[in-house]
Amino acid sequence: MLDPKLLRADLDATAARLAVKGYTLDVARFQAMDASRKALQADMEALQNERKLGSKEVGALMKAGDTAGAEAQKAKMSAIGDKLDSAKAQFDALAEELNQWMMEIPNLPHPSVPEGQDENDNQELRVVGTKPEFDFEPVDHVTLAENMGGVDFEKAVAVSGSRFAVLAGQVARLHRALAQFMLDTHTQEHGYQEAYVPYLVQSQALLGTGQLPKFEEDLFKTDSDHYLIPTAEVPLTNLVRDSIVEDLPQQWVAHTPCFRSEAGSYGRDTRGMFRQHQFDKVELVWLTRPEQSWEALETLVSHAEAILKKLGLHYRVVNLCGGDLGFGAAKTYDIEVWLPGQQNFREISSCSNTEDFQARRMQARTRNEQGKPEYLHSLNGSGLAVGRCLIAVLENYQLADGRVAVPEVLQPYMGGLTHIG
RNA sequence: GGAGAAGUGGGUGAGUGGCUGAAACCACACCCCUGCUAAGGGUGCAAGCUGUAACAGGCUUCGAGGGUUCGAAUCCCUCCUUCUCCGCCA
Repeated sequence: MLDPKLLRADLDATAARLAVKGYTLDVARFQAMDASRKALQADMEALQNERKLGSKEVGALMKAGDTAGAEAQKAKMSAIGDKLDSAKAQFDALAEELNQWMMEIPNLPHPSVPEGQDENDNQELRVVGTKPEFDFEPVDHVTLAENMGGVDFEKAVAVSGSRFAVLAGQVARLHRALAQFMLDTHTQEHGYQEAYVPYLVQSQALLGTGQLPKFEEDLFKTDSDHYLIPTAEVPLTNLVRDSIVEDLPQQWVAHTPCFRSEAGSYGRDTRGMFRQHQFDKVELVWLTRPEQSWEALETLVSHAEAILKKLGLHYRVVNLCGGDLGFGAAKTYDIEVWLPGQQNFREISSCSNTEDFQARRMQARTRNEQGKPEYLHSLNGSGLAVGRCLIAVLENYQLADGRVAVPEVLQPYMGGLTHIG
């Protein structure tokens, strides 16, 4: 959520910044709502004050033995009470309307975010490594994994429908090895605290991180009013909701499945396991003091990159343009890995600083140097998407005979195996 | 799932209808005293909204939501959570 003060103090400038993100702020509507909010609040508070003082008067009159006076005063206060009830009802209704409207306004982009409409306008920052050379025609992960009996899409369809996969044998093991390797690297080399978190969360957690109220259609919901997490960012970031945290920064890592209904993306990436309703991800979350978050974003990206470097995968880092930025992000770096099966760079990690956008929704605060509470900053990034990383390893390490070499760093997690298939 | 107890400020914890936004203690900050250390004394210290040049002032908030009342942390109802005991269970 944006700082309401920003809207009151600098409405036009704020609208201009939101426009970079492709969001049109309804300036007139805000001004109208805020003006009546102010008037209603003043009315209501005046009545509350009148009642408070008048009610004390009742007590004083009774103590003085003036029963008749007290009764008369009671009657007067009763009338004030009725007026107050209606003033309060009006105020509450408007405050709720304003709040709902505010909850659907995206975060402001950082000044370093390039302008642009979509992913074509993203800014490539660096390309790391080189494309693997093959002296044969490389195939995609579907062909590779199916040929070694490591994936079965038909069985998955039979069990769960489209956009699910069943992994088997050494491919399933490689998938597990990747997650373990990532978790170990982040906890042992990058200073993260490992967490095991709930996969089912309540709506308020999703409101906190910004998936709700706007993006309900992307989520799976249970009939017990829980939602399946679309990312571990939700439970991890909400670890500090409704609290004042003084020991910052905190770095959390968790390996979880993620569930996305991907409404609106039918027809995209239908082949293979690139886009699934369920996938595993190792998620990194930072909670920082406000002045630390931009440096933390650079560090966070470097941690995600470290995994790709250790795996020897070719990738690039892009700075998302305004139009491609997510709802809560002030700035996002996507990491895209090279997939020989698609002859393309594809997203494998997304690292964002939300500044105080999520913190304000969660009421997550720290204390500044004067000891005053202020919203902390939250960041999140994939370190990495495990399923997509599996695809990358299979396709980049494929051999002419259909087998796949196991990257050296993964071999300890594979019982020393150097090849699968 | 059954029975009982409890939810108050950063923490512990008083408070059963107006004098309580809330005692006391701890933590924290500043000051004083004390030649280290330890200890002692004083002051301040919830948040949000509103308001002010800045103070002041006003309103809200004692798990959540309803209700009773002129007035609710305090009484009533519903819900949630935590703890203890029992049952069940990976």
